[in-house]
Amino acid sequence: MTVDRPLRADAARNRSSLLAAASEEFAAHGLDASVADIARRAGIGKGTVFRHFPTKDDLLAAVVLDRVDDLATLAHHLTTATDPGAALLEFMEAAAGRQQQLDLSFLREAGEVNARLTEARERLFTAIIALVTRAQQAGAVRPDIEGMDVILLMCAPSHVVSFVPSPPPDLWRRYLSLIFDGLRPEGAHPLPGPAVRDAATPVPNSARPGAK
Amino acid sequence: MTVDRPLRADAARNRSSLLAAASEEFAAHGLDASVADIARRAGIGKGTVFRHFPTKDDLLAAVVLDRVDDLATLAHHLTTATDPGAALLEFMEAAAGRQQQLDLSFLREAGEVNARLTEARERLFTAIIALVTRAQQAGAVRPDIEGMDVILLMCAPSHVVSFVPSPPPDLWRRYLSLIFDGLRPEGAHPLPGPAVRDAATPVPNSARPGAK
DNA sequence: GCGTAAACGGACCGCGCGGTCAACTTGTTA
DNA sequence: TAACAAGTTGACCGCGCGGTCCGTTTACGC
Repeated sequence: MTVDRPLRADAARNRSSLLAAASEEFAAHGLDASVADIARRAGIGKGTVFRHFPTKDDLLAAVVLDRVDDLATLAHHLTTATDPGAALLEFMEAAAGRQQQLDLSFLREAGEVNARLTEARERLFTAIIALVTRAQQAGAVRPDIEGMDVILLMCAPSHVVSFVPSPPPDLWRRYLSLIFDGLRPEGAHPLPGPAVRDAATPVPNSARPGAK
Repeated sequence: MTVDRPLRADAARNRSSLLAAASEEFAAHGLDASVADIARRAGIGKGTVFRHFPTKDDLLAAVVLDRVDDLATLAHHLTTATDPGAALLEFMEAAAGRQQQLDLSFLREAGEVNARLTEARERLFTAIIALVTRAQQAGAVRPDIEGMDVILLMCAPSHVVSFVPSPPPDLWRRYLSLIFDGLRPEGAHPLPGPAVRDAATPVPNSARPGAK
């Protein structure tokens, strides 16, 4: 393991503007944002990008790590909220809202390149499962769902909204409300089939359908 | 307008196997399935592909047209079903199930290249709106949603499922049930903000965020 | 059968991508 | 301030893509 000496001042500056640019560019153009565009937006040369991150995937992983870490922290805090139902809703709102269009596909794509990322993902997932369990115990959420269902559903609102031309910035809230109503116990109808067993480990690159 | 003389026998055969291959390849690899792969799967040369469809987008549009047309016909038939609530659910099942992973993004991508496609889309959308209205009048669906909501939500199940490694082939039914429960009147909570006004016209290519 | 237009196919083109490299600049430190 | 390691950069590489082109093959009307 390499000891990480402190970065030179300009390098640190470049690195952070690179991460910001990458975040925006990925959000705007999805996974096929080009490294050249990211570099241009960051105001640095393309070679510099690859000095900081050996691979485009590593850059993506760093961006995703920020988001996942942030969400995991929030989720963890919310596990001690007084109203478990409201806490789960608040978490889902945060997930849908802030990672607008930086959805699970990025987590899947970033894959296993980064050990810190998989650790953050695990923290996020266990916190979500705790949120769901507490919400169920409080009777705010139907008993026949599991944490993984919420994990899978939480980015559906922003995905759904991505189909409409110039969506009002809050449109995702509409679909989150609709989906959350489906999670409530009141109108629940029996679900067909079992829940998904273990989606905690994202697909390894080699086994994905569209693997390169 | 060119008069369409009948195709030569081999050409017709090639065209249909090309369409089949394209459908499978798009389903497997998404929008960036390569024309070369499609040609190989169809057992024809790459040049032949471009003889039948001047552009990759035109090929995509032809594939999407098939699906949309099929769905539109089904939706139209279901508008006369005896149980409007069950009819809407059946339609959403068909949409989620058969166009597994050939979702609205394809419709968006195929854009306006094909007049027949936009006509089929319009037929589909109006039929869906009718299904929703009938289901609401029957009290099977909450009154504060609109046809466009269903249009946007109907492909969410298969998208959500696409995140899990080797999903059981019926897993999408679980999420469709969940979402449909959210559409029922029983547990409905007020929705924030208005519905989306006019998403009937997909984004023109020039205005899309990830436009090429 | 035969002539011909229609259909075919694969070599080929230009492009933009992710990634490399060696010459150059700059922050740091003694 | 001098010297050097750390950092930067843009030209460059190989690749695979969508799309073209033209010599060849093939189905079909007579």
